[in-house]
Amino acid sequence: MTLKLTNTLSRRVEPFEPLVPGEVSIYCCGVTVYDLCHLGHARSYIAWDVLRRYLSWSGYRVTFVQNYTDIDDKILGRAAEEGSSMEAVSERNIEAFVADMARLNILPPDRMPRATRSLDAIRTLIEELEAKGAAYSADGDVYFAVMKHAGYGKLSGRDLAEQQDNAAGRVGTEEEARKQHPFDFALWKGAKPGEPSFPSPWGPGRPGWHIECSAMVREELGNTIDIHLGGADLIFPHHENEIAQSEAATGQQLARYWLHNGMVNVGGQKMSKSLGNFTTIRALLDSGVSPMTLRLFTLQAHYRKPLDFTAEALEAAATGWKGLNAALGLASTASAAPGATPELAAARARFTAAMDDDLNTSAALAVLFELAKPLRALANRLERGDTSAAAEATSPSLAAQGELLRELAGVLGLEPEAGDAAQAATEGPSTDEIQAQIEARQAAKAARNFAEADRIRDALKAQGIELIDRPGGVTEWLRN
RNA sequence: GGCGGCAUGGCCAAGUGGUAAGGCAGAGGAUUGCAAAUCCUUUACCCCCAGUUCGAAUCUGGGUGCCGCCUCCA
Repeated sequence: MTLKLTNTLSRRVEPFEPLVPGEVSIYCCGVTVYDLCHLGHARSYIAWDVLRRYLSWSGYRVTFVQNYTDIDDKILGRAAEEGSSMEAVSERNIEAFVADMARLNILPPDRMPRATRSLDAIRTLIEELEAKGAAYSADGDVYFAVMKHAGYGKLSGRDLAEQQDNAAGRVGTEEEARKQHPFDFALWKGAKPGEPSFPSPWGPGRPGWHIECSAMVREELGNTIDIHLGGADLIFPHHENEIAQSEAATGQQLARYWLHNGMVNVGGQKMSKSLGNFTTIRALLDSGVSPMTLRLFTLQAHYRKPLDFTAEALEAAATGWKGLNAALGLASTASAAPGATPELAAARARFTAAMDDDLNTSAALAVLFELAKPLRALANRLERGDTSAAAEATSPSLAAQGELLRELAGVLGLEPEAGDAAQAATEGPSTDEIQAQIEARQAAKAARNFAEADRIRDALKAQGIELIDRPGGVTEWLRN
């Protein structure tokens, strides 16, 4: 069985075949760096990270390019607001982006081009479009003429003739008046007084949003790439325009497969910066939600479907991850085991079949949970000091199961976490104080003064210390 | 108005013709002084109507509800 992916271009699930056997070129639309990233970005980049990991695991050599849009109106607006510069805003947010992605265990792209560093490629592309009659300039701006490009609308299923009437309501601004067709879009924007600008044959200005991606794709990966990624909200106009520009210039297909992820919703509405209903990645992680919990949360749904973000769903993911993590923790200590049993081979096959089916991570996770179940149970028995469990843990078949679990979890980017006990240990009561309290509680219990024993337990809990009574009168504790 | 998508148990979510994966929550049991934690067991006929079929959550037609895009957006 081979990988099948939903191609937005055909609106169908198609078998994936790269242009060059064994190699895959991928371009992923990155972020406009005017602010911190939120959970919508996390969902998107986690999904594509899994695609990338799965392709690599399947034996492909993957080249993954993702851009930074580091010049646009919002960055300029932010810079003006805080009295800094475009560069300062961009640099700060790029740094934050890199850190956030790393925390989520998202592999860094092979190359991360920036619009401001790709100006030669951008200007060249615009000149080519002008030479071919696909672009026209007006008052220092340069626009792409959608009417000149047969096939405009093929990605988003729009028909120019029908759409013109609907767009008519928006005509009226100064810019609209300069356009030959309402759907024409800026390739180059002339600079207004005081704005940062770059020189060009059309006067000082800056590139439009869409052209940078077309230019960077070509510069980094060539005229035709295998896979182009992005959020569903980019289908129109961004990706539609990218196709128009690139294909008008090169005469070749821009991308063979277009993949789009569904939005993250809050209360049934799309999470977005403009609506203000967003939670940033770092705010969520800093609030104590583990990166792997967030990963598990997003991977439990199919990447194309909308994902509703709720506290309850996140909590369910956290509990689910706790169990998976326990199993992975045990698996990492198990010794290597040769050979796979028929059961393990079947589990591997089910995982692969799920992933081949348009990255069905939800079904793939079911395989992980099933593999994890006996390991988790054993891990917990070991933790209790069950001596017979120690012998079982060394069984070759269980070790092999653990190894498979770790391997498959790794394909989803799920890796065991040690927890942040060490970090938390600097807060709250000291180990000695806790130990003294536990002894006081033991004494109370021995005297059958359960009210006092419970009071001590509750008091410690209020300080973030949880007591765990083990068989044999042993009491352990955990910091929360 | 145009284009696209979705509707499965208390919640999240797989499943695209043969009698419903998985996670969370809940229930019962083990354990406990009682709890917590842990372990074991356990819980659905799939939005509505009409068709096709030996057989449909899965196909067709109609309806209802919800979401995204059409302006910056992952």
